[in-house]
Parts: sequence; C-alpha cells; structure tokens
Amino acid sequence: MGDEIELFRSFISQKGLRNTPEREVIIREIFSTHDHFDVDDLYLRMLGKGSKVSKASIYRNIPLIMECGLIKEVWHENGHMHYEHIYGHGHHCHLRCIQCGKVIEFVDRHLRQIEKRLSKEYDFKIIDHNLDITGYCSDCKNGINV
Amino acid sequence: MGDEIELFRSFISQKGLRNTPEREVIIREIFSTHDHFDVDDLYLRMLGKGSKVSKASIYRNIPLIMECGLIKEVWHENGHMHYEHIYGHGHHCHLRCIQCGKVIEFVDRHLRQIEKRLSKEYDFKIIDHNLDITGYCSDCKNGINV
DNA sequence: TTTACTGCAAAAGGTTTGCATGGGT
DNA sequence: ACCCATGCAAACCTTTTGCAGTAAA
Repeated sequence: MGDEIELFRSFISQKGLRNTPEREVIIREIFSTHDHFDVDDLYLRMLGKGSKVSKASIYRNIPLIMECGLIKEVWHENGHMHYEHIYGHGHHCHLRCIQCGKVIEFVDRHLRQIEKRLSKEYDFKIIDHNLDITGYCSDCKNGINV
Repeated sequence: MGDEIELFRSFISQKGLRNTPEREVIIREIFSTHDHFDVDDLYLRMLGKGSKVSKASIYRNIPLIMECGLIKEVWHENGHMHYEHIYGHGHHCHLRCIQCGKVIEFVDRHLRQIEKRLSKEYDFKIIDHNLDITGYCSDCKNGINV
C-alpha cells in the first residue's frame, strides 16, 4: 500500500512530467477499494470526500495511469469504459452476471498455456489478454425464463 | 449462404415484427464479407452500393440482429463498438495487433474445459465468452522499441 | 386498417479539447 | 521563469430518440 504512488512518481519523473496533488488523489482513490470502476464512479467517490478534482483531469490522467501499468480497461458497458487496478494483483479474468451485474474474478493457469501455443503458432508477441465470460450467476440462474 | 436471411425472417415473424427491405439489405451487407465491422463501415459500404438505408436504421436493427444470433459485439475501440457475424462460423476468439490492427482468429478447445470448470466451481450458467488477446503480430514485432 | 419501420434532424451521453489560470521543477 | 497541469465550458463523436410519413401485415 502506497507503493502505487511511489511507482507512479518515478514513472512520471522518468517521463519529464510533473507530479501533482490531483494525480495522487486519483490514484489513492482508485486503490482505496478493490472494486472495478468507471470515470463517473471515481469522480463521485472523490467528490463525496471533498475533492475538487475535475472529470477532465481524470480523463486526462487515465491514459497515463494505464501506461504506467497501474490500471487497465476491462470492459465497455452501458456506453462507457470500465477499469480495474492491476498493480499488486495477480492477473485474473472475469465472470460477469448479465442479470445482476455481479463480477467474479478467477485465475486460470491454463490460459498461459493457450497463450504460449498461440504465440508460437502465429509468431505473435502477446502483451495482454482479457477473457470476459458472461452469463447468469448462481443467484440469478433460477430466474431464467426459456 | 442466404440462410442468414431465412433465419432472420423466421425470427422476425416469430416476434410479431415486420420484415423490411432495409433489414435484408443490412444483413446481406454484413454477410457479404468475412470481416469484422463497425456501424460506420457498414453504412459506407452500403452507401457505396447505392443503398439509402440510414445509420439510424442500422443502429436500430443491430440489437435485433444480435438477439437473433447472427452477430455479436467483439470489442470496443476508438470510441465505438465493433461487431462480427457469427452464424455459420464456429466460435472463435481473436489475436489483435495493437500496432497495425491486424486480427487473427483462432479456436482453442481448451477454453471449453476452462469454462466447464468455472461453471461448476462458481455455479455459473455461461452464455458467452470473449477472449481478446492483444500484442504485436509477426510483421510488427521487430518495430518494438524497448 | 393498423401500427411497426424508416429517414431526418435533434438530443443525449461519454470523452476530448481550447483557453486562461495556477503551480511543479 | 518555464511550461505542464488544471478547471471550466464548449466541442466532438457515437448512439439514441421524437416526429411525421410510409409501408408491411
């Protein structure tokens, strides 16, 4: 905890950019919960804590925070992008309930093998993968009609 | 070929909706190539062939064509959604080059096993999955700096 | 004849950007 | 002192929607 800030500071100075309180507030808020988030979530959470950081600053900084490796885009839903922080977590993927919106994270080591095979077969340098599985969670399964 | 139209016709009438020339033009255009597409692509392709179908009609019909199982959303890029037609193809996933945009489709039977395990472990009824792998294709690999 | 579907243009909603001010380095 | 980053508001772009006319059924 707090490492995120250190990592970001060195990333920023390495790029010749400037560290600002706004940037640190954004990163602290992102890492203050384990949840996935979207820009509006984040903005409202920060606003609720008395922060005056604007949405424009959030939008302007997200690409930087992604480039630094602290967060990544995970899925696009209801017209806007959703993110998660990835620093300090092992790589994982998601089961998403299309009825109640619940998200279950899982890790599967077989994915690494699949990647290895693909990488060799197609001579492809893999940077990231995102396995997004959708369906009905245990609570919602019984409500399916058909 | 042409089956898509038949499938859509019965889907439409089953729902008590109406079949229209516009809808058939859209579906024919979608299935006229193997490529992934976005709304603007599709609109311009149709326009280039003299069609007068509006973008609004494309937007209004896409949810219906998805529900019918002919197409699905595959990824969100550059601010808009991309689709592919899935009828007549086996289920597959994508390798996408983040430099040149090339898309390689692949099938991996191990994914089914992963799904089976997840389904049991989390008591989750899986409806769809989307494995989106990004990186550098063989042509672009050499241009990586670092 | 009913009412779903269409084209058009306006609106909506998320994201980006121009500009003047403020603040790291 | 330089010039990057910020807040604000306007612009932008994709997608949605209201409306009046058209055409499946």
